[in-house]
Amino acid sequence: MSLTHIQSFVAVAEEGHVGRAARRLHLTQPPLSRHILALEDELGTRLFERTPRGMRLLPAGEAFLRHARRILAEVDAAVHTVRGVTAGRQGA
Amino acid sequence: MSLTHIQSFVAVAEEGHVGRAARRLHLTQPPLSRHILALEDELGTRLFERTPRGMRLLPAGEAFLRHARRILAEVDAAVHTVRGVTAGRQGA
DNA sequence: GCGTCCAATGCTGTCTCGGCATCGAGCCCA
DNA sequence: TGGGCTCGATGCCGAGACAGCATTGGACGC
Repeated sequence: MSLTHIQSFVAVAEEGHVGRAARRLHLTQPPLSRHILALEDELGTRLFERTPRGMRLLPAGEAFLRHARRILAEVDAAVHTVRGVTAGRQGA
Repeated sequence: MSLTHIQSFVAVAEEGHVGRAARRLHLTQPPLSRHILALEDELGTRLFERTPRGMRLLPAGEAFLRHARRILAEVDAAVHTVRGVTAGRQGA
């Protein structure tokens, strides 16, 4: 599990297409597809339903999405907090 | 920035020694040291003060530590939630 | 001053990972 | 019903990342 995988997951969840998410992340479709497969493998569950039109979130995927967004937001907050402290303010 | 780096940071912060943290993470000292340096480089600030006895957290490091723990906890929660959903319950 | 303990760094082999090309499945339309 | 289109999945390969070994450099204690 890596932050990259989590970012990929969120992008695919929001776009509903691997290819489109890939473009958004400045990546190509194959690695994106593998990120999702790796995540599903690690979690032991399918997160998406593969349809002929793209990817649709399964319940497990929806649950994971909520956490994924929180993780990415927390990472973002961490960076900003440290930058804030460095700039001279205590922003914890 | 990766979850591995964050885990390394937390371990070093808690142990106060790179070498000891390395043992705890089943790693050797050099990569651990590089994780911290990479993190500091990415954040643009020193997170630790290097003393002859080991590593002591600087204010920026303490601030980052709080976020780091939350990130790791959230990742853990995500895994457990998905496993819970998969097991048949909605545990979001 | 010498030995010890710490983190940092040079180097190398391996393994990961992204991209290209291609495949396989499912749908639409003629 | 068959050809083309649109998906995601997979085989393969080359570049880059990364861990470990060996060593360095600095600070303290005796």
